[in-house]
Amino acid sequence: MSMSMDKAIGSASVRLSKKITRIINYYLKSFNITTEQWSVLRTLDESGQVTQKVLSERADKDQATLTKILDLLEKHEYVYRVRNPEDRRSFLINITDRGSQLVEEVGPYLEEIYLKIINDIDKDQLEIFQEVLHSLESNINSQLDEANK
Amino acid sequence: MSMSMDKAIGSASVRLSKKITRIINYYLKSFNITTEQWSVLRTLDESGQVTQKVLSERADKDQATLTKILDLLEKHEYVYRVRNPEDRRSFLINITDRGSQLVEEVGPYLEEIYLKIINDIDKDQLEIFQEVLHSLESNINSQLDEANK
DNA sequence: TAAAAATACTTTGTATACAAAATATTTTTA
DNA sequence: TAAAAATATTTTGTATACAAAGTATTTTTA
Repeated sequence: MSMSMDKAIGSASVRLSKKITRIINYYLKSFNITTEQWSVLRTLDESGQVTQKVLSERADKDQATLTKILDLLEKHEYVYRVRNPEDRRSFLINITDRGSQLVEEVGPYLEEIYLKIINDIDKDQLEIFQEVLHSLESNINSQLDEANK
Repeated sequence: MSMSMDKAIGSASVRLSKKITRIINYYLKSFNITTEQWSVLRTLDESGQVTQKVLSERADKDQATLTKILDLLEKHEYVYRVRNPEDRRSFLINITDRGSQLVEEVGPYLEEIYLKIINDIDKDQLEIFQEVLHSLESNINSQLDEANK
């Protein structure tokens, strides 16, 4: 009884991802921030001042999407944009104190939630899970590169 | 050098899922159908005539989202709705011949793509990947159930 | 059995993903 | 160096996710 790879790998991965997003959004609701906003903010915090272009690569967001997410983060005063003096087409994105504080608060909070989620899973299997995750991603990256000529 | 579970598991899973969706959408473009429409159509094909409620559970779509996806599938004449004679609030969803034909065409096509994606990955590791995928999903399901009281 | 609660579906509003077009600016090329 | 190409960002349009409210119908309850 061999299941299609579409269902076994594709659909199952997408379904897990949605559930992760759903549960994390649930826990982040009290912080008035979404999973994707969090992922951008955390990436910015690790990166320091960067252009939108660079941030979009590091946070794996396309530029149009990042524009909207930054608009929201800026509205809530977690980040601010500054014109790049070296290239007037671009902005340098900065995290505010308020933003850094949020990262410090939310980071450990999320770790606790993840620990509960992976609690009963064998460490070695989890290692392998991560390896396969990366192999799949890099295989798809190759195909995506090829698709875009 | 231990990375946060947020990044190692959460972000990585979500990132993989987006890339899967991106590459499959790319290949499905010539069929004028999206990944999510495909997933609903395939589920319907496996299920036979079912209500929207049941289909939404099987395809892991909430009802509002499914409404829009069925609108599109219906517009392209892959499915049609029939009033449920036993409960006038609900619809029975049916696949058309055109829809079945598409499933027969796209199914094997996607399998080829997935085979290329998983090609170089060790079978045993892929097994473990799937197991962990399911464990994570079921752990999150428990938490989601609890979250909704 | 009439009122209240629950259910199936749709609608509305906000957030995200992403392709394609638009704008402003910088870099390359003829 | 003027024109063309490339780049960074925003805008527009479509699809999806999901919460919350709305509608029609069915089930439960007092």
